[in-house]
Amino acid sequence: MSSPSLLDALNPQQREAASQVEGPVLVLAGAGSGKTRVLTYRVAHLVEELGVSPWNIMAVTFTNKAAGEMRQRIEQLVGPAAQQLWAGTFHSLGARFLRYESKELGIDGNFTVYDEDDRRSLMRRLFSERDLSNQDMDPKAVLNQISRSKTAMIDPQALMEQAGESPQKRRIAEMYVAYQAAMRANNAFDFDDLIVEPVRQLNRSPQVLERYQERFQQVLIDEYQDTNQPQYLFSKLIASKHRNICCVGDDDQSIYQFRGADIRNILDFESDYADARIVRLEQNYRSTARILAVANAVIEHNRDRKGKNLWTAGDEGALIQITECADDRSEARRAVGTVKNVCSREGLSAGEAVILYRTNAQSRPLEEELQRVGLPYVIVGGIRFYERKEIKDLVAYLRLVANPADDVSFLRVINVPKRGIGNTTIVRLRDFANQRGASMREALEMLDQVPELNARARANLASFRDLIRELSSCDRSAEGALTALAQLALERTGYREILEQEGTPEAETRELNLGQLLGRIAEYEELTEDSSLEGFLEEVALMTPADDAPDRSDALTLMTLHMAKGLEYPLVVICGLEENLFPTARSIEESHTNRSAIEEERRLLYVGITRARRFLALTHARWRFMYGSLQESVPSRFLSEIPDELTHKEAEPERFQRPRRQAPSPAVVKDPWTHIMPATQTKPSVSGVHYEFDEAAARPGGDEGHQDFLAVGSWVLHPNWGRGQIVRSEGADADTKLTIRFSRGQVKKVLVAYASLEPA
DNA sequence: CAGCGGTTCATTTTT
DNA sequence: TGAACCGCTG
Repeated sequence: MSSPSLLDALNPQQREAASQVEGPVLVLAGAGSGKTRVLTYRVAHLVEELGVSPWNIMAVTFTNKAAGEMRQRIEQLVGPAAQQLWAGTFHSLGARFLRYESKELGIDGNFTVYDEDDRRSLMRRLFSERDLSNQDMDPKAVLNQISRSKTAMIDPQALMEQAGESPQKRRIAEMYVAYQAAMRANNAFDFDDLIVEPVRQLNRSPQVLERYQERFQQVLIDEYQDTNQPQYLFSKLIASKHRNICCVGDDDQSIYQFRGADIRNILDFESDYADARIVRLEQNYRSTARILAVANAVIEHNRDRKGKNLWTAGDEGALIQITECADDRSEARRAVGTVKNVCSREGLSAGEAVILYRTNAQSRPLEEELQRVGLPYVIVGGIRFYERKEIKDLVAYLRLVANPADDVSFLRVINVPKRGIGNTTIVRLRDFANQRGASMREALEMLDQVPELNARARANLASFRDLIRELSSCDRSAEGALTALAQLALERTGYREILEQEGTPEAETRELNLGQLLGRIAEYEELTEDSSLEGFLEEVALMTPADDAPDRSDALTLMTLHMAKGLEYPLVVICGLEENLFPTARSIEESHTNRSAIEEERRLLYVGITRARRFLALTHARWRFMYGSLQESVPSRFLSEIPDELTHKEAEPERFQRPRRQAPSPAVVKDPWTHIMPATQTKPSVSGVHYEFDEAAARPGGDEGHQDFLAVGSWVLHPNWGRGQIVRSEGADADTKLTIRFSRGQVKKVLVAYASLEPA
């Protein structure tokens, strides 16, 4: 350390990680230990102080947004050269690789990226062509197996060989063969292909490999614990000439093993690179000592870990609040109440708080509560913008223009909006295409030769053909051409007209969404150097939910624990710490044969806990509304792993749910992009701040007079079915119809007038 | 061909 | 609870 350096701003371990630019480095970075800082400083140091060109650096980040931020940071240092930094997610880098090298590799560079939805519809087509029904084989299981095979770098032929004599396995392998053939025919790649294909091509083509190896003097990988085998191979291949590879990760935060992330990538780093340097970042700059102690106490129960102990020089901080709630609705009240209380007491804005949960479904009671008290909120993830039906429909038209071989998009839009082309017609066209080995689009152009079509079908198909021709012949080079194309599609397909005629609030929302899509296309065209339809479609396909989230707001954030990776908030509330929910029932089941299932859940909790800077609250409910009925819950085993002296515990008195009101009126138009409730809609809060015991709700059937015992939540005795709990009540007096969940698990509907129920 | 109603089944998590 | 799938009818 002679002259002052950028790196002086780092602590010694961070500095070592950032400055060690020769040879392989593994940075084991505990939560909140300044991992992102190290990565950014490392790149800055390389470029600014060691004179490495951004062109020679590859940086793999977890979101495209993170890549953009890194690029921006470098841009401040070295100017426009920063654009040459090869940065992005594995998937976006893989897609770019395939496009750049398309000529070399003999593929069509205008390929389409298929998401889960597209894969499913492709699989449905394959099933239908083989007259298979969902009963014969589970399409989801087939798709799963295909994905797992790809992640294990097993191609269709290899899977077939593995299947041996098992007819079951052979059938799945056959579908894999067909699937992959269809993908090629459609000129499409799925998410797995985007990594696996580049790896295959790099292995196959020494010249291409050498070009990449030569170029990338420095390779950086973030969130290394979540990489899978192909991703590992991709980076290893590219880095293997200069061997300057820096992987940053935390085995304790590995939460994507369920989808093939391979923890061996981190655990075996030293054996893969004998000369690897391992740097541990264990000083935490984020959380209070108590929060950290909770995190450490929990994660210590895992056996499969490298082991490290986070410490902080910071304050002890507040006790962790653990609240036992009567049911999921009061849990929502408590969680929101905690946010309001802590924020007002500590002078935080609601934007500095987050509520985390295990499953997306859990957002519902929280949303209802937030709408009730009028607190603005944002949901990150969930139903994403580009997954909305109307958006996917319009995007499918655009895809079809960019990639005429894309049958999945073709089939999606051939009768959307309705233009009188029914299933029989579609099947006839499809069979014709299959016979000719042609795409649907090509078949459509040979309409006259398609047999068995009646005049009406023929005419409808002809006008669809003309529509597609018109859209395809648009000049796409002019400025604003993409926006114009999308606009044209919206008009000429009649999509906008249909929505206008419908006039329902839902249709209105869809129109708004489509308007927003046009806005995004325009924005893309304006901000992107060489904008193209293909470029836009790729961006759409590879956008991560985090990329899509709003930057900053005063609104409370809601998201799943998975989405919270890499983020931090002064106040964190984690809901639903119950057995069978967190950890999930499935992980518990799996744990009987395999301990690691629970361990991944525990890591997920660890990730959640370590998001918190100052305040942490955990909640669980005794009863939870799930699968349409109330289920009793037991506190999560994880709660018992937290030392009492770190916590402050509260428990709500018994309380039953009233029947659910129907969903809050959709009258308030939510911003379709962010789900933010407009602040102007905020009503003064009625409750949710204080922990009031709701008397009326606690008195079962209080308002109904004599038949108190027939309220929702009550237990009753049925002459045939035995003991059961009322989960739903419809109608009044003698017409009252009850839904009862009996102890043996059956759910029955009974009429009070006939059922002769007794209190249990 | 389209729309309706009835039934079934499921919830991890997501690039 | 609800989405999604299936089969029937007009």
